[in-house]
Amino acid sequence: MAIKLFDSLTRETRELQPSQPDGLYRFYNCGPTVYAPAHIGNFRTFVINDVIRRLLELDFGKEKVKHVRNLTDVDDKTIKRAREEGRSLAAVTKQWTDKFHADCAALNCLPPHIEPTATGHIREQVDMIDVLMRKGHAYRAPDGSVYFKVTSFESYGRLSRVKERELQLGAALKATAADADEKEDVSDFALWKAHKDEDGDNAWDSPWGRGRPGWHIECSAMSKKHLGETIDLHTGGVDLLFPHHENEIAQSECCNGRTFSRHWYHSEHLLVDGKKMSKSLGNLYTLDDLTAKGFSPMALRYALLMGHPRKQLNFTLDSLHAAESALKTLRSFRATQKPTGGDASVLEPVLAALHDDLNTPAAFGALFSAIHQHAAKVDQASFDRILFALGLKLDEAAAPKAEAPTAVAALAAKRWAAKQAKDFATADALRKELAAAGWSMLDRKDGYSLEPLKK
RNA sequence: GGCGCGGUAGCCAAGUGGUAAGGCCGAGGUCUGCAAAACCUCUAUGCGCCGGUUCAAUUCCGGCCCGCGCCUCCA
Repeated sequence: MAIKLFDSLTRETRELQPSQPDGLYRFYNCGPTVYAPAHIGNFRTFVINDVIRRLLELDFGKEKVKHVRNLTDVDDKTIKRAREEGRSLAAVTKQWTDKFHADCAALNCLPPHIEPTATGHIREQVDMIDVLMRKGHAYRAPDGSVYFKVTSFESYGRLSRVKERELQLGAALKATAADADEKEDVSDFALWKAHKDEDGDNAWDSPWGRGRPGWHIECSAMSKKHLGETIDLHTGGVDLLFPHHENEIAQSECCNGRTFSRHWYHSEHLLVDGKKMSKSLGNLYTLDDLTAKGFSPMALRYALLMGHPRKQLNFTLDSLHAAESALKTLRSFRATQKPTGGDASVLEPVLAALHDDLNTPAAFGALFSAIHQHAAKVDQASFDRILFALGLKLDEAAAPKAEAPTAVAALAAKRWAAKQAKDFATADALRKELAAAGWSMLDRKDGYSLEPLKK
């Protein structure tokens, strides 16, 4: 089955195919800036990309996919954070890289094959800027910064269809851009940023003086190093469309003289309470915020996949409740299925939906239809294949069971004794007492357990 | 101002020129003393509003209203 994905550049839904003789599929996914915990909006993008990775593995073979996702570990934000905390840049980025990895693991995202860092690829970036300088696509400003000359690349604006707009916005931009005075044109962007006092020790030598790389160049340099000059798929959130990806195309194609990426895919934003998340609105959640409320990471993953990846998804705590319940249904369904010997075709529509431009909500629809209408034909092996594609783990939720207070435990013991003695009137009365105390008693044949009452 | 996206049941959310997937919640039921769990059934004559095209529109076209995103660091 061919994987079809919308291509932001051609605005068509196109098939994914490896382009080179080695049959390797080259996949680059723009990663996070590691200066704080990633929020659930970031994770929507990473979870969606994880499903792409999984589909590629399923279709092309595990060894035929090379997935690269970078870590931006030097930029204004990381440097600022380090300065505020009086720590080294490396200490700050290490802390948040570790946290990012832990969160990704909790969300069952497959680790990329290579996770390059900007600071680990200064040489490659400098080399690339050097080529751009020599080819006349870049210039050194009086302060020692190097800028990419946007007018030197005629296709600039093709991805974001932004060309005309630039002129109109020129005046406004000029007034706000910090480096407006240094640039020849407001649309030009930094390849190399000359060292400033607030950068501290975070500077490297270059032919143009000490400084640090601009943000966009890292992806161009790192994808070239690890995947080659032309890659098969480049992805990220919509906000990266402009200027980040537009700039990457300009740099890479001017430097290498060939197509940078054959396919572009952008996932839409997660909204919280109908708005884009932001600290100022106070609607920004991290994974930890949600687990602290008792939700499982898997429920978040499920909730993030409930909407079509190319449509804004409005996240609410209610959607997390729905996700937990749906997961529970899938979990108990799987437990009752035979290991093998079913009819795998029953679940084909699920994979078909995923292959059709990553239609995750339709995939869930097909999944539930299948297990309700053809339950007897589904076996665990084919079911697990679907779970793999979606990246769902159905292990029992690891939420630690709350310990009942001794008074409650005593009531429960009393009720169990009454029940054993078939004194149901007393048993029922005690159940009510337990409920009043906020606890629910779950009977089994051979014993019982206590759970805090759900609100 | 420019570019783009969306408005489908209480909530979330697919989808199609021929009469609305699925999840959650809710209701009823089966099964267990009760409860819980599990399973089964039910839940939009309707798809923002107004026109148009058509034998037929939620689906195409036009207008309008509302919401959101990008254009500046941003997944």
